[in-house]
Amino acid sequence: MAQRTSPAAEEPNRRAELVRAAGRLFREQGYDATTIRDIAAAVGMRSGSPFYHFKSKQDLLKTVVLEGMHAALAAIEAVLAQRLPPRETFHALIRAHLDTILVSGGDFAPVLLHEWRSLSPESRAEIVASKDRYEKIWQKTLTDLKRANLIADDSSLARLLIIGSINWTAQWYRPDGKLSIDKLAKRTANFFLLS
Amino acid sequence: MAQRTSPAAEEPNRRAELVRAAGRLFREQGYDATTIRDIAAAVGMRSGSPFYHFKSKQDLLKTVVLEGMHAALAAIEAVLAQRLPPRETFHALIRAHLDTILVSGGDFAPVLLHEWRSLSPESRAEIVASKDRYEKIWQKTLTDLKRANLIADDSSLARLLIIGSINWTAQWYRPDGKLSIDKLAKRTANFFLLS
DNA sequence: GCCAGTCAACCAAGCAATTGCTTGGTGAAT
DNA sequence: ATTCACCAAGCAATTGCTTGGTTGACTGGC
Repeated sequence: MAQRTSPAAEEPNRRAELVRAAGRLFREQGYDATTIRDIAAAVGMRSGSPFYHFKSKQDLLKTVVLEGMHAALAAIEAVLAQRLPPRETFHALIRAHLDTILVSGGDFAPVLLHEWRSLSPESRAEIVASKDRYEKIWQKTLTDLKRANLIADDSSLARLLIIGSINWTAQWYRPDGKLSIDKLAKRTANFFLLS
Repeated sequence: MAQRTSPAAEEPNRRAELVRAAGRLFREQGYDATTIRDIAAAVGMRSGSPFYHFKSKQDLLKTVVLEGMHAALAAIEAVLAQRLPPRETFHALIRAHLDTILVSGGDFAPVLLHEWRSLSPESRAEIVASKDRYEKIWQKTLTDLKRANLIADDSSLARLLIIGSINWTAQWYRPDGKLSIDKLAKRTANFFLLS
């Protein structure tokens, strides 16, 4: 947990560079296919140096995924804080989720997606907590939508199908294509809403 | 009885056992995390023997994915051949897709999903052909549904969102849970259809 | 019925490369 | 002089894959 007592929480240092480089490489090549040497070289270090900042490769993966998950959670909680009407909340949630998944720098989501099994059980437990909160926010929004007759089904299956379709965009969306994330969010929201 | 004309296409031999075992292990542990020794042991061989049947580990992965992809394509083409009305075709397509993805023995889909990047470019090209045909079938069904006013949107985005949500079931569906694949297919179809 | 020959299918053993990670040191800043 | 952040070198284990043999089933010729 909180292991750093003196230097607060986040330093703008090489440690952060390692996390960013690792995130990118994990996404591009996968966890197993990425070597410590790759990550070290990406920030101009030698092969053994990352172990000064992280006690193992697993630890690096865990940091990448956890920091990303926290950022994602913060994003949709910021949406909730705006207290928009259901329809707009739905759209904003989709927009936030797409941003988290698709925008450059957000490498964590694909990594979390693909390398879930590479995580230790303890790391997974930490993530599940955030995931539960994430899902609760969505579920509540769906319930509000149903109450406003803007959606036909607010079951947890509906939530899984909706979030699933959005998560899947990571598989086919190309940032250099014609479809902007803005438009994608709008069209996706309309697709799921009635009328 | 044994009327194998040539040893060309499909023998019930050890080779098939290797493909099945590899598929299962690739899904459970990932491609990189699965060793040739794992696969060999799973069928009672020694570490070097699989290389009699496959020239490399990559070749094994390619076989797993390609055979699975062809089976999946065959499944939905069988649905098309039934010439059901749009609504029933839609339901049957979802059912077939879920079967391909979720049913035991169908390990290829999660593997294809996760280990796409581990494939050589040539292997990918072979798969893309099947994928294109797969998508065309879906797209045509969506167009028919729209014509019958059973769906609001038949754009390719709609197709991506629908297929995406179904593909994502592989991430959360548990065969030992309360929800049968039959029910899941039915409820999913109803979720996307109007009224 | 017998036996050399063939071939498919495997094993036993190991090689070369790669891997995560460790250890002892080093220059700069404090 | 101590600490921080890193390097240089390498170790032990694992990996995909190769090579040369071995076994059993099946031939064909006599």
